[in-house]
Amino acid sequence: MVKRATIGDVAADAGVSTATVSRVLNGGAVTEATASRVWEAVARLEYTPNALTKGVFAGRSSTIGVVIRDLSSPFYLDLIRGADEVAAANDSLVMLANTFRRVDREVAQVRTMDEQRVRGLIVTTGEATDGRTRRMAGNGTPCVIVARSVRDAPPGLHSITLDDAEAGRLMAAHLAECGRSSIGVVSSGRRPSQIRRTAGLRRALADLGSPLPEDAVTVAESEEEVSGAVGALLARGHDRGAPLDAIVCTTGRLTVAVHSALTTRGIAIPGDIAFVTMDDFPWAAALGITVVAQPSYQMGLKAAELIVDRPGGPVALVFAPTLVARASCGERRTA
Amino acid sequence: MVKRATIGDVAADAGVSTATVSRVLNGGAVTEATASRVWEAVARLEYTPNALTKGVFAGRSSTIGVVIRDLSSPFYLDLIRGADEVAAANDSLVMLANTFRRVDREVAQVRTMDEQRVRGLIVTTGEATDGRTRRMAGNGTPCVIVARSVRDAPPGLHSITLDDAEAGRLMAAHLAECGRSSIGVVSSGRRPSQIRRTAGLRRALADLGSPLPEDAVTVAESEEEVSGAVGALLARGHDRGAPLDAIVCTTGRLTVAVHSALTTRGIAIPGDIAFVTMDDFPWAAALGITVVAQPSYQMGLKAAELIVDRPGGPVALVFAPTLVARASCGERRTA
DNA sequence: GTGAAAGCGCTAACAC
DNA sequence: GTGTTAGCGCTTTCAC
Repeated sequence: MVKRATIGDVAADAGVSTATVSRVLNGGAVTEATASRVWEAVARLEYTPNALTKGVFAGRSSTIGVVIRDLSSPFYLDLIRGADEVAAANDSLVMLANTFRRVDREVAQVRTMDEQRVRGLIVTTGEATDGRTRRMAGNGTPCVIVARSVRDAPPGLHSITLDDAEAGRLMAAHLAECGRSSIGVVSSGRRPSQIRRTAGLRRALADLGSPLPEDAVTVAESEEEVSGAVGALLARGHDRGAPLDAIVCTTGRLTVAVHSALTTRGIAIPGDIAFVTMDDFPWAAALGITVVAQPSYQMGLKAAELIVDRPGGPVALVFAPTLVARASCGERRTA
Repeated sequence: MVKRATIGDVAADAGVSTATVSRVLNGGAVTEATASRVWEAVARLEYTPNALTKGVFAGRSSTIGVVIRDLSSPFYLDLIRGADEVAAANDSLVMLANTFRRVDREVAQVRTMDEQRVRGLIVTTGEATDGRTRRMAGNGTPCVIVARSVRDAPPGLHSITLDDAEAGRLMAAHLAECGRSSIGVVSSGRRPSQIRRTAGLRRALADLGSPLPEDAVTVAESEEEVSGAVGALLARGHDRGAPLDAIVCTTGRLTVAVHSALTTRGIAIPGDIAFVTMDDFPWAAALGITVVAQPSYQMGLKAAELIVDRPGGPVALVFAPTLVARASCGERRTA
């Protein structure tokens, strides 16, 4: 195994001190002649500086940490791409961890990020890591919480959320325009964002004059539970004497599952039932599925910028969702 | 900004030396009494060890680097998930970079990974980084090249590839079974894996008695070029007096584009034309699209294991593709 | 403009 | 079992 050249080796090869090599590498005051001797030595020895050591000295690494709840969601993929874009523009990298929706891994991974002394951390996870991120912010490591708002945020602890209530309202308004009034909702659980989307939908529907029955919202934690949940929704609508004419899914993660729960039952979209879900995805256009999209790429970009720019106080950014109307809710009837 | 506690602070607080603290933290021989005093100090001071410093001492970090050509491909996502799984099992993390298919970024990112002294590197990129990965392997940083085979690999430089020719053969055989004989191919370019898939397809087709005309293969570098490419294919088949009855796409990246190029022309799948593509994806089942799948998760797992296990020589792993038959090529006619 | 030397936070010999 | 000491590879005063 070939030992790597150190700055000392370069210095020796160029006949200068390590301090001078460091100056050449990081842009200090040096003669052209010395500089070129150093660069030659760098090339000759194939010297690659050790970012770890730099990080020790600086007190932190240059890497941006990202902890993702569920890499399979298209929302998160775009978020990462946004963050990666900013990282690359700053000669930096993204350090990624996927929690697979498990709280124990979430906690361990945020700790590991802290141990790695990341320059800043983007987390899409829940409350379990709240204490740690607060402390990190206090230690000078900016943290950006995505999809969860933060109460009493200290300086350096930022949040980026979607206007979830508005997302619900957008869905309600579109369904009303398309003449749908008996709606069933598939939600993925008790996360605040899910609650807020459902609440926004409920409120808008009530304002529109067709309030949502209590039992018209069902929870499916995993893809496996979706088919049962959809079945229950359908049955309840039937029992109530108001057969469902629309299904709303409040999480992009379950879109495939809800869609196939419908189609495998032979239900036509939008003929029998309208369908609207969260988060745009590559196949949505081909399938004609109407969605409420989050600007996920922009959110990742902004999150990383908060880390790079280090604004003084806590920043709470709320992004607006947009409705992408396609065919899955039928024709709009109003102008 | 609250200064972080160092190992020295912990030592002072517990009334021991830094060496003892280090032993407690990393499992050396210490009295129970001392150990608990140290742990109390750790908790009281909220001490989080600095992985950067550890890495300096060890000569390398514990992080696994992954450089991805194109994060939007489902293949790569699963690959990352596999690598992440192994990393997590080793108290480690994945450091990710996305090249956006740009060679300059590719080179810069591999260098940055080297600077970060990653424990090992998984790269899905092309030849441009070949020199660097060879050197890294020589320096004791195992590198795993995914989707590109490596000539004369030195120890520590591994490769993981798909049996691309077999992927092509699988497609040819399936289309033959479904009675399709006039085939057009959309490929994404000159990458070796693309070449090998097309060659495998061509050979199998010839063996089957329906050789592929030279001009039945077209290249689309980007999604934008796909529609034109498909149009050309269709026209050539027509001119040749053998209208296409099947389209093969040799890259998962262009699946959406090829599919929509077909459907927007009003072409029915499989009624008018059969369609088979690479890489399984969440919507494939719902859309009934037949694919040749790569075991991408397994490939990511194996890649990371090569890094963690550090086998002596160079290892070259070839994975077998599998055909996932759905509706898009019509019914099989043979038994 | 350049070098000597101290030190970032930690680990690993080596004594005791 | 525990402390002392010497580094890991680099940056940064402070002299010259």
